[in-house]
Amino acid sequence: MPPSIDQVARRANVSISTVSRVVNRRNVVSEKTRHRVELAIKELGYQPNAFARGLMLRKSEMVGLVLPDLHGEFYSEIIRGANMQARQLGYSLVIASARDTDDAQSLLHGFHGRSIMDGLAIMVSEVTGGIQEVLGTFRLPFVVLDDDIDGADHDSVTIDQLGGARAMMRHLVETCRVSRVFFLGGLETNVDTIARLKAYRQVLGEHQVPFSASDIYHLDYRYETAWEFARQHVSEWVGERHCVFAANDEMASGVVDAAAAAGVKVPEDLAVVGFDDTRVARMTRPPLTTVRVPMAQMGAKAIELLCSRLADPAQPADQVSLQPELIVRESCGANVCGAG
Amino acid sequence: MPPSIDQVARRANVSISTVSRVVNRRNVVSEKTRHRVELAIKELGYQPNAFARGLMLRKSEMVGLVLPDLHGEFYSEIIRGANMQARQLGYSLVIASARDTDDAQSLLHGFHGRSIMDGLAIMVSEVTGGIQEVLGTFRLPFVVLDDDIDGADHDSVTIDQLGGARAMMRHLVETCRVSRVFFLGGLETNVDTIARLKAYRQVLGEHQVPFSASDIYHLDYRYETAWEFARQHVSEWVGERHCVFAANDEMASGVVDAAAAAGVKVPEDLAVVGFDDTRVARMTRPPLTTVRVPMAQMGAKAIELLCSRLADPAQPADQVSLQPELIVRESCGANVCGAG
DNA sequence: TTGTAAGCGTTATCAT
DNA sequence: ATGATAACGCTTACAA
Repeated sequence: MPPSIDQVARRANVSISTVSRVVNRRNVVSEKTRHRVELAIKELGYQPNAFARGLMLRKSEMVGLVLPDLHGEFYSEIIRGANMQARQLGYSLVIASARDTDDAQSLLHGFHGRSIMDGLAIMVSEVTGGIQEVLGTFRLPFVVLDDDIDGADHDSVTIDQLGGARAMMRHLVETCRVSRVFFLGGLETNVDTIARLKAYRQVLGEHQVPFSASDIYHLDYRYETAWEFARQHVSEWVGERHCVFAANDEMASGVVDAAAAAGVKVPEDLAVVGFDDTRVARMTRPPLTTVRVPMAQMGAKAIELLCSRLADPAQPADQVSLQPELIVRESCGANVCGAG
Repeated sequence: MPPSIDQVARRANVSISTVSRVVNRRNVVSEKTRHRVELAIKELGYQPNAFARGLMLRKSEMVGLVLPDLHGEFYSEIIRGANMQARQLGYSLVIASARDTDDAQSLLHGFHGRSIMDGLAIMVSEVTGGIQEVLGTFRLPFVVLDDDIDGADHDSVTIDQLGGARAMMRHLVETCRVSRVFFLGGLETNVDTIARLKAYRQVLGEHQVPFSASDIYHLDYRYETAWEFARQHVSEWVGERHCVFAANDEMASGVVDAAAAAGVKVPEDLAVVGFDDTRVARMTRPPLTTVRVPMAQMGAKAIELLCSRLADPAQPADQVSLQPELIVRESCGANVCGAG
């Protein structure tokens, strides 16, 4: 049984209020008694009971991060950013993620119920509807990540997917002066793929670069799938200033490796670009030109917003959009084409 | 202000003890009053205050996971496994990781101090000494991950690094019948590199395969470094039944890519194998033969041990060793050599 | 079966 | 500057 405040008080010959004052550095305590109390604290190894403290203060200095999944670099980077920011602000981070068996709703509900957290950062992107209602019943302050809910009046942090994809497409068209671009997306229902494809259509349209429905493919974001697919199609793709725009780095890497295996040189015979700037982008030869999605920053920003709301619950909802960054490496041939 | 137990009591015309009994399903409550209480609970949306509860029960149903870093697949997989197991057992997971500025000691100390957690799972592998003392002062139950502290009597879960590396080396020698193996390690001080190098020496010695100090290199576990290094040395490495044993998949992948760039065929001209079985092992062409380190399982096992100790604090310390698994793919040439 | 009341370890308000 | 004492919301003997 750890020592409690009144054991400290007894040992230092003071009242518990004085001990509390010393611990919390509130009010004034005379130099002499403070020393006595601090000595007693050290001798006993006293640490305030967090439950009792929370009961009085109604806060735990803990925030929760709810994610749909924990697989892969994307989520791990969000966690990393969130953790850093939380620590910086004096909070601890509690992770929650659905298991195979249970849906996001019950996860959220359960997590919210225990409610020892001061607030929640919730990622809803992959989640099937019904979230709005659950969020409506929330008593805890929360911020939403990667939100695509319009008109909601809660804090949120999103990433400008369209802007990032447009930056890439414009680089391809304006700097690399590509004559034809093949789009390699994830599933057609994926929100990110939709945004990236939209940019593809927009920018090619704006620059009168012709493309047809048969230039657009939908795979599943996986390296292996892209590799196999590229093995079969890479010979059709080869051409003067031709380029493959893959919707993520894994697929882009698969295409590059398949091209190499087929004797197709990247970027000379075929340019290839990716998206996300995950670790694999730098582990592909040639290194991938891609778009850096600030994942860690998104996690950090979410926690920052949340904690700032905890500090001032009345402030108006803050919707932050994070800007991706075009990363030009070698796979697009920008250096080779010499146009930039 | 959320409703408290006595608001429920008032509304249901019972005492607070009865409400408590209904909530905790302890003792017996008559069917009639139970219904009344449950109705009141639903109407008010009552949820027991976790702090008050913890104050009485002295537990929060939360466990902490302390990691030296959050970068990369290794830690993210540990978190994933730990999270899954924690949820399974009805616990929430709190993450803690040092930031650049602070050392593991202060991290542990701070994290332990807040002590709203019921117990801690602590990874100490990368940590500079002094941990033993800190651990000695712990009041919370804890389990240590990837422990190399001998004779300690706390719960721990480790990975049989030596066994895994020996399995790989034996595969190379016995199945692939290599005539020479180059070792590409991380820093000389890294505990994993040390274990893997030990296996290298042991197995080659046991099978009278000659090797010299100049066959052993120490890099830094990074793809880029290995790629650049291999670019300079790959021509020296080529040879009948020669093989590069890299201490992790990233470096192995770098070697493979550099070999390809130099026109050296893997595995025909030079076999290459890795370690860890991270995502990159399957994203290298040819896919890497490697050793799967059960990272998620380690996280899960740690939480399992911890919770089992929480349930029965008196049980003897449990030291679990997890077995890595040899994964034979194509980069070792086992299929080509036809010896297995 | 249900109610009363005594803690649990804090912080906060008020006297002194 | 310090000390009583009343919350905070809950669980749990013990009593009825």
